[in-house]
Formats: sequence, structure tokens, C-alpha cells
Amino acid sequence: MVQSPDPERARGVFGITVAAELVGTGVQNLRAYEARGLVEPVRTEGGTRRYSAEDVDRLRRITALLDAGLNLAGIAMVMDLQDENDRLRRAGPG
DNA sequence: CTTCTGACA
DNA sequence: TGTCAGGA
Repeated sequence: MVQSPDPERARGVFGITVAAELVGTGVQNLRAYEARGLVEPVRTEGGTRRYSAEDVDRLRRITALLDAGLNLAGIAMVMDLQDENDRLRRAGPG
């Protein structure tokens, strides 16, 4: 049994560098998205961002929206609506 | 790894 | 406007 030698592994978190590689962009862009509120990675004591699998998936959505012709401001709106829509759906259909 | 600034398409 | 590059 792999008892996760590292507690971080069980959480499935990625450093900003690996997250950038996964989404196919640079660490500077990921930081730009966070500045726009597109993603909110957890911050460690050292101040380093820790991107979870969910965050990486969201980053991919951001790149897809950018390709769609949306800008960071527009993407932020889409992400907010999607988050609220998913929240309402999870809260209860009725 | 973080933050900021400069330049380019 | 968004991305890339360099420096502290």
C-alpha cells in the first residue's frame, strides 16, 4: 500500500511550474489568472501556490475560454456563473 | 519560488 | 488585452 510518503501527494497538488506545464503555459500566466480571480490556489506557509487537480482542470477551462475569444474579465464572469450554477445544482435541484 | 517592470503581437 | 522575458 502506498501510504503516501508525502502528505501532499494524497492531496493531488501541483506546483505552479507543473501546473503551468499541464495547461501548456508559463508560471507568469497562471499568476495573471489568479490576479483576475480565475483561480485561487492554496498558499503554503512559504507563500508558494499549491494547485490542486481541480485548479488545474479549471486552468484548462480558462485557456479554452481564451481560445474562444474571451478575455480574462469575461472568463472571470463565466467562471463565476459556472461556479454558482454548480453550487446551486449541488445544493439541491429544488 | 515570489513579485515587478519592460517589450511585443 | 494577453503573453513572454528579465531582474531583484
